[in-house]
Amino acid sequence: MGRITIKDIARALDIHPSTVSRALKDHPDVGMETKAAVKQLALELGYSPNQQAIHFRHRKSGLIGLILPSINMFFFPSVIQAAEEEALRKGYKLLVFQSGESLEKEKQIAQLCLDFRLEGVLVSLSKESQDLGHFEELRERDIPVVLFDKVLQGEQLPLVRIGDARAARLAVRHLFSRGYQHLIGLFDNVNLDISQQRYYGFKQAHEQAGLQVRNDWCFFAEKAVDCHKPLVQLLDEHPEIDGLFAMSDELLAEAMRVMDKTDRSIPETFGVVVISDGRLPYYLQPKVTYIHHSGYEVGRQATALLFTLMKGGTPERSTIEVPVSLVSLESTRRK
Amino acid sequence: MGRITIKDIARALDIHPSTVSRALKDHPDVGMETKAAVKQLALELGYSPNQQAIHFRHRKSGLIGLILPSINMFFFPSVIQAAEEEALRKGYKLLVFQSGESLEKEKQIAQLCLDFRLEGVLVSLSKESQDLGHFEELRERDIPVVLFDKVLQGEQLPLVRIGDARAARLAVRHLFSRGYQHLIGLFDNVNLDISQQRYYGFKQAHEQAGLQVRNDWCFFAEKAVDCHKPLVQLLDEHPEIDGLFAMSDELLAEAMRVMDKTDRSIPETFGVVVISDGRLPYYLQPKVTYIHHSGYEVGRQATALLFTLMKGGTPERSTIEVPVSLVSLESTRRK
DNA sequence: TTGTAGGCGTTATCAT
DNA sequence: ATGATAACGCCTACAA
Repeated sequence: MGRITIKDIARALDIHPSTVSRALKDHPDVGMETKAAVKQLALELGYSPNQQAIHFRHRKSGLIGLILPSINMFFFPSVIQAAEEEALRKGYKLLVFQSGESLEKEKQIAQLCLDFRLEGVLVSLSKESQDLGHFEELRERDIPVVLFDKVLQGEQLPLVRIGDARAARLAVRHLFSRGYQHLIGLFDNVNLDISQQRYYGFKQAHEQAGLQVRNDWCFFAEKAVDCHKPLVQLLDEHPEIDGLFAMSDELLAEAMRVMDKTDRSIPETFGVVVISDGRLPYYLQPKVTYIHHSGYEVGRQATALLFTLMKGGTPERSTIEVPVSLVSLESTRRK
Repeated sequence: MGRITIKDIARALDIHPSTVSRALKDHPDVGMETKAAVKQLALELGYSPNQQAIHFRHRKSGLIGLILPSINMFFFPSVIQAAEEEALRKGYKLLVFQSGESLEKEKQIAQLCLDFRLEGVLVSLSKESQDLGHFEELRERDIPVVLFDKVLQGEQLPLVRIGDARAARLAVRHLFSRGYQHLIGLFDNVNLDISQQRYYGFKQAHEQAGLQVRNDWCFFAEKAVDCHKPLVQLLDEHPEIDGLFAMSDELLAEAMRVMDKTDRSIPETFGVVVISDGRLPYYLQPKVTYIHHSGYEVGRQATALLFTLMKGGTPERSTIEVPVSLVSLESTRRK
């Protein structure tokens, strides 16, 4: 047997479905007795409205989408957590997608979002995505899109991010202030705007301190593991190197693996700072000083902004910068 | 302007919507020219079928649900990853929910799954869930439910898990084999079946080795941090303790924080083994020997089983045990 | 106060 | 080969 519908109740009570519909939602002009009867029967039969039908009728879906490049263990889990909580609070459900860092797949997913009438979409871009046409199309169909974290600068889409350059500046300045001066910089894929921004901050901090960035000490890694060998070599060839900045937890993990095998010792002769969600730094030995970049907060704000847009309370263009803070731990605590 | 529909195409071509529908899906008895005309216009107008309507018509939704107690950083991210991949491969979309370890919320979510006509649901239970009535109801409505990881034994629902007792036995035997004999056991919430199973394995291994489990050295922690103080005290009061088994990454992280501050040294005078997804053990110092418990594999198999059930290829009752393996690292490598 | 009709977009089943 | 009709479950003018 299928589920109980409004029609079933109507039939049983020998009244019209529309009356049942109205009774169920306390429509003002509906008889007390009918209302009571309907409600009671609904309860007895365990009626619950078919949301699919309701949404179809209203040309809504009650769904929002979250498109991620892929699910790592450090940052995106908190984003999912925050987005799901916010969504449910507003009576929405969250669909999670992975583009697998592929533009093609990202486009397919965008199309899916259209076909399923998602009411809003949160996106952290794949590294292949330099053009946002597929998301512009969503916006044209009145489906708001909010970019976060992996974003593209200067596009027409609202976005939520940290002050990436600022975060990197903070990190590097902290290293300088503790006397580490010859720094390696580890960055994610070179196409990503956040890589560029953080590199820019890295550079700025150098200039402001009257120091030169050594570009040959900077890596833009496709995958974290790719920086392993270059790091080993670099540390070997340049004894003067005494510090490292990593723009993400993944890169830090890799770097620390390398550091384990060198004779440099942290923090005595080598300083380390990372931009992190704030978990990994505590697991490592020594605990690593980090710029806190909360995935939860980014996710929360991005989702909140999305709902604002969905309600038509349109700033239609806007950028939110989630604040960051320095947490100084052992990796830069030198005497 | 809304989206292009079949009707728009029909009107433009002055034919009937049903013909358009047929033409679009290459129905055999549709004129060559009409078919061509329809397809071309569809392309020009950028028509794409409204999935919501299609699913409504078919009383399907194209959605499966994944209900988690809450999203941590170690295990569930890989589960989400696997489930999303499998779902998309089969043309389904994945909804992610968090019960927040609350039975009440879990019930609400189960109801949501009904109301939205989800076609299948994967569940890792909250610690409050001792009764599965709310999921039985789903099954009665022909919505398959597969439990994984945090499951309840002996219920009528299909489930995917590792051999929990076996995993714990492996871990403890390994400790014994390296000469660590006086072990602490760290377990998650006492209500969870996996806690019980892993405790059981912990105990079995002791018995098989002719040793006594010290129940006062076993903790069932509500939250990982809760075992901090007891651990400190225990290590302090009982110098003979020379090893520790943690049933999860979270517990291990906490334990290692404590170990940092003691004078025991790993692996020389103290051995550690954990059941883990295989990431954290490499970040810690020294690297921790673990029983590999792959979230990705559990998620993949659970989703695959779900789809089998959804297709009606019903074993309707079944249990899958995902194999585990021992990865021996530094924390048990004593001379 | 309640019933009637029409439609959200699509398709299965008739009939033509 | 195509058109007409009805239905999925619900809602909302409008009519009575």
